Amino acid sequence: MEEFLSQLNESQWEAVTYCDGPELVIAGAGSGKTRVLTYKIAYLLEMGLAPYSILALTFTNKAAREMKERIAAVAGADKSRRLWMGTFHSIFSRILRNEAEHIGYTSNFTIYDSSDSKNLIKAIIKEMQLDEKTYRPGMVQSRISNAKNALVTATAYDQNKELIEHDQHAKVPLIREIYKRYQNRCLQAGAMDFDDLLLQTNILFRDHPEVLEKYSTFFRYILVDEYQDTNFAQHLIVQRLAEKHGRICVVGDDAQSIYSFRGANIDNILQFKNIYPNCRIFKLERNYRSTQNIVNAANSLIHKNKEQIQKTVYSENEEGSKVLLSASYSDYEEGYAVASRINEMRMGNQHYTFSDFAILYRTNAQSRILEEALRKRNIPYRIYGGLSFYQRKEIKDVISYLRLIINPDDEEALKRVINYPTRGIGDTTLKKIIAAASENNISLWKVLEDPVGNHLPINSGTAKKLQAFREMILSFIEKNKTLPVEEMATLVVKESGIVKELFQDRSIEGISKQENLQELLRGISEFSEIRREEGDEHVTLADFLSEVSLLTDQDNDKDEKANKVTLMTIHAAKGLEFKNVFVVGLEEDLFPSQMSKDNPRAIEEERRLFYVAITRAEENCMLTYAKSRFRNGQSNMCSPSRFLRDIDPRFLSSDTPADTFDVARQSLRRPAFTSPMQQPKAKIDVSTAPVEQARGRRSKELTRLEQAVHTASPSAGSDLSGLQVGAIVQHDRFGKGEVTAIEGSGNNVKATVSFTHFGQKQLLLKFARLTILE
DNA sequence: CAAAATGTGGTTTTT
DNA sequence: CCACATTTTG
Repeated sequence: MEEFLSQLNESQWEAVTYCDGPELVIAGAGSGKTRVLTYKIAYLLEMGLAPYSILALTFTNKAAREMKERIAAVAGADKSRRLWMGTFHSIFSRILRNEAEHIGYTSNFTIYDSSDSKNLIKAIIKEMQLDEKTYRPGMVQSRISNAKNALVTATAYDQNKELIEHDQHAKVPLIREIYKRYQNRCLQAGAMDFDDLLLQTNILFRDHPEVLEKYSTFFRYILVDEYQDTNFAQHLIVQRLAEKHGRICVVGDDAQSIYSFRGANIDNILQFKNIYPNCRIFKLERNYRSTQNIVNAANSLIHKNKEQIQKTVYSENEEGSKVLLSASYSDYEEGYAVASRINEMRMGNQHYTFSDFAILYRTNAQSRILEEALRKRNIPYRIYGGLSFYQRKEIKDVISYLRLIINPDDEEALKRVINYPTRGIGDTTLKKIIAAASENNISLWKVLEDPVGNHLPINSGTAKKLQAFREMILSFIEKNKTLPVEEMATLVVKESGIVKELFQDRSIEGISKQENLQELLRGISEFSEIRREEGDEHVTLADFLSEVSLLTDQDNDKDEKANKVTLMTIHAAKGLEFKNVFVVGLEEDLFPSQMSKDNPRAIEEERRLFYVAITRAEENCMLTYAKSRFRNGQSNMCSPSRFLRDIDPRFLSSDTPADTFDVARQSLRRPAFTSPMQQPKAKIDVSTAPVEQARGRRSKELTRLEQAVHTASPSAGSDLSGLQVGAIVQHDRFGKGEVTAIEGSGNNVKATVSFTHFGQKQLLLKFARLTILE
C-alpha cells in the first residue's frame, strides 16, 4: 500500500486519498490520469470497501479492461473481477436486463447497433412513402439520437413545440411520426438502440424510486473516467446514483472534450462544481508523457480557446525537438513524405521501431493514400477504423441467427436472414409480413406464428416456406436449452445453410469470408472458455450476444504488440501515446472540418481535437499539410489550417526553407505549380500516378471490348435439355465447370455449376449460354 | 435468380 | 473517388 502510494506525486496522492465527498480531478494530457483512477480504486479496496460496491464507468471497453488488469496487479485478480467496471452502455444494459420488467421489456432484449437502427429508420421512411433525399436516414437517426440523449422520448418529441418548429423549418415535419413508429417497432421487436440503454435507465430511475434506492445504496462509491465526454443522459444517471451519498469522483480534461457530435456536453465538467458545491477540485498539471516543446506547443494552441478550466500543464522532461511543420504539394506527396520520414527516423540514431510511429488524421477517408505510400515503402502498418469485424456482412448474418434464438421478435435480425441463404422468401412476402405486423401491432415473428389469424395474404407454397423457416428457428431455440454456446453456433451455421453457401464461393473474397466465419466461431469458444475459467458455469448464448453487441473494433487488440505503424483517426487515438506522431491533412475545410467552420463552438472542439492529436506524442510530433488534395474525384487546392497559426512559432520548426505561411499565402494567390519544395524522388512518384490511372482506364476499356466480342459470338441457344448432373460445361465468362445440381422445372430450370476458376454459381438455363462438353 | 452495368449522391468524428 | 441503389442482362 505504502509502496504504491509512494509512486504518486503530491497532487496525484491527494486526489487518490481524498474520499470524503464529491471530487473533480482535472487531469491534463499525459498527467497520469489512469494511474490516479486505478490507485484510487485500489486504495478504496484497501480501506475495506467491497469490490462490488464500487462503480467505475469508462468510455471504452478497452479502457475498462486495462484498468481492471492494473487493479488486479495491485489489489488481486479476484477483487478486480468483482468491480462494477465498464462502459456506461455495458453496465447499464446489465442493470436494465435485471430490471427489465419495470420498463415493459424482457431481459432478453436485443441491442440494435447503429446500422440496425439506421436500417429500421430507412424501412420506416420507405413505408411512409417519404422521399429519402429529404428524409435522409442518417439525419433522421441523429435527430432521434440527439432527442434521446436529451431524454426526449417519442411522446415528448411529439409535444415539443421547439423541436416541431425546427423540423418544420427544415422541411422535415414528419420526424416526430418517424420517431414514434421507430420506437414502437423497437418495442415490438424487443430491441433497444445504444441511446435507449441510457434513456431507459433514466426512465427506470425516475419512475421507480425503489430501484434507484437499491442501486444508489448498493454502489457505495462511483468513479467516472473521461467525464468531459459524457452526455446529458449519462450525466443524469450518475447524478441520480450519487445524489444520496455524494461519494463520487469524476476525472476528465475539458481540453480534451471531442465528442459533442455524439451529444457529449462539456458543461457537465465545467458545471460540476455548481452541482456539488462542496466538491473538491484537484488538478494534475505535470505531464509525464511528452517533451517540453510538445507540451508548450500544445498549450499555446489550446489557449486560443475561450471556455476552459484554468490550468498550467508543464513538462519536466527534456526540451526535445521542436514540432515539425511540413508542407507538400499534394496529398500523394504528403503520404510519400511521411513514409520517407519514418524510414529516415528508423535509420537515425534513435533506432525507432515501426510501432513507435503513429499517423493520425481527421477522417477515415484519408487513410487510403497513406496506406498506399507505406505499402510502396514496405512499411508494415496497422489500421484502426473502417468497418469492424462484427459489422461485416458474413458475421452479422450469423449473429442475426443467434439473435433470433434469444429473441425471435428481433425485426432487423429476422429481415436479414429470412431469405439468407435464399429459400424463396422474397421481398414481396417480406413486405406483406411487415404490413400484417404493423396492422396488428405485433412483431414479424408473431405474424409467422399465426399467418392465417393475422390475415397474411400468401399462397400455400410461400406459407410452407415460412413454416419451414419458423420451424428451423424453433428447433434452434429448443437445442439452445441444452447445447453449450460454441456447439450451438456451429450447429446454426451448418443447419441454416450458411456454411454451404459460403464454402462454395472460391473467390478471394469468399475465402476471407470463410476465415472470418471461423474466426467468429473461435471467438465464441474463447469467450465461453474464459467465462468458465472465471467460474461462470453456464455460459449462455445470451451472455455472448449481450457482450458482443457493445463491442467495437477498438476492442480488438490482437496484434497490438506487432511491430507496425499505427494509422487511426484522432478520435480513436484518444488515451493512447506514441513516441512519434504525424498529424496529417492540416488544411482548412479538412481540419477544421468544413462542417464546423461557421460555428465558433465547433471550431473550439476541432481545436481541442488538434490538441489531443499533438499531445499523443512523446518525443517527436510532426504536422503536415498538402496544397492540393483529391476530394470527390478531383483535386482541390487547399490552404493550411488556421490552427497552425495558433501554435506559438517558438515551438515550431519548418521543413521548408521559405516561411510556411508566406508560401501558403502565395498559394492562395496563385496555385504553386512550380513549387520549390518538391523532392526529386517525390517527383518521380507523382509522375507515375497518372500513368497508373491511365493503365487502369485502358484495362477497363479492354474488358468492355472483350465483352462486346463475346456478346456477338453466337453461342447462345444451344440445346441444354439433356443437361445432367455431372456434365462438364463451358461458359463464356466463367470458363469450364461441372454441373453439381439441377433444380426447378419448365422455364425456370436452374443449374448449379462449379467452375474451375470462378467457384460455384447458380445459373438459369433459359439465360445462361452453356455449351455441354461432356 | 444473381451478376454486371449504370446511375446517383455524398463525406467528421463513434459508445 | 467510392459506396450504394436501381436497372439491365444473361
